[in-house]
Amino acid sequence: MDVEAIIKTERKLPIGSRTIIHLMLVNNRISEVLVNALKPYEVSIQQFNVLRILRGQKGVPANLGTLNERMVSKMSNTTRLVDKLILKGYVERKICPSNRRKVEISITKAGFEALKDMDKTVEAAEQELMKNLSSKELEELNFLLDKI
Amino acid sequence: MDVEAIIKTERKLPIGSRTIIHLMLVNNRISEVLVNALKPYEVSIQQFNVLRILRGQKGVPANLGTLNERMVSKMSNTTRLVDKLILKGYVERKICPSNRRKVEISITKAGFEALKDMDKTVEAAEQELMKNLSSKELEELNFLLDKI
DNA sequence: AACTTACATTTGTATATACAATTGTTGTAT
DNA sequence: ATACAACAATTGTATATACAAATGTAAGTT
Repeated sequence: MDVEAIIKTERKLPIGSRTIIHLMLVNNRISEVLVNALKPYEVSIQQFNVLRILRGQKGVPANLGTLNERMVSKMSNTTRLVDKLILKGYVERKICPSNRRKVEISITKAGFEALKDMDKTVEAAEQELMKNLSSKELEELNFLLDKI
Repeated sequence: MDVEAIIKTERKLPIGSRTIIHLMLVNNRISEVLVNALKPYEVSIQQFNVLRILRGQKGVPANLGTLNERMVSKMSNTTRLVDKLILKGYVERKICPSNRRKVEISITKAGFEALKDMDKTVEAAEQELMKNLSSKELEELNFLLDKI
């Protein structure tokens, strides 16, 4: 990825700024690929993320606080994100009997089945994205990202 | 940045998926820091980007196509983004005399002055973000990002 | 018990963005 | 000159997101 060519600038960028722009460009590419992979299922990356969190709960329902805590990109409106998943029949929500302030959100059978399909597509997309990096390079990349 | 701790998962992630999540988390942090740095000026990262592109034109006005081409994150509605900058008095737009389909967008004196202030704040934010990376590590990071 | 504070979620509102359709202009072919 | 395609930007509409205010519930204090 030739950063300067992509943003069409002639001047040489300072290495720090260049890195930040580079990270943004990479992120754009990742989003694009993942959004595309999920398009057939009509869920966003965030919705997919929530479905996976719910599956990870292994039957134990989650409340909104838990979802927010575990989401890769926290957002200010998980209620409405869950609304969308309910409309699709992928999750259900009921009021927590022991504390009526809370809700209990859980993945449905349909959500579970759909998620299995999504997983395959997403995994393929991820491998495509990372195909040029050896596992040693991946380790190194994670090591460097830890410093930001 | 301990990815597993942040997204609160016990299971060990495959290195490819972990890297993608790591990149997303880093990007969230970068956005947060930059949005915050720009908050006093009431411009978004994208708007800031457009102002810098216009300054880079050194007086030559840009049309929407040029802006789109050079923006780090391309978007589908640069017209309205420019509208916002016009409202703030930072840019002006007129119809291109030689081709009335095009517009000529240029940065105003006020935009130029505001941008000078923003630059300082943003540069400080960038340095803060990258402070734990040596220039050798920055080079290495850019090298690895090129493979995605 | 009445009052206050904290909590968990939802709702309202403003703004942002994606995508498609539309408008107005230019270039080209007949 | 007329018709048609291509171009550049704008507008309409639906959806997404951020942030603040509001709702309803629980816990703590006097």
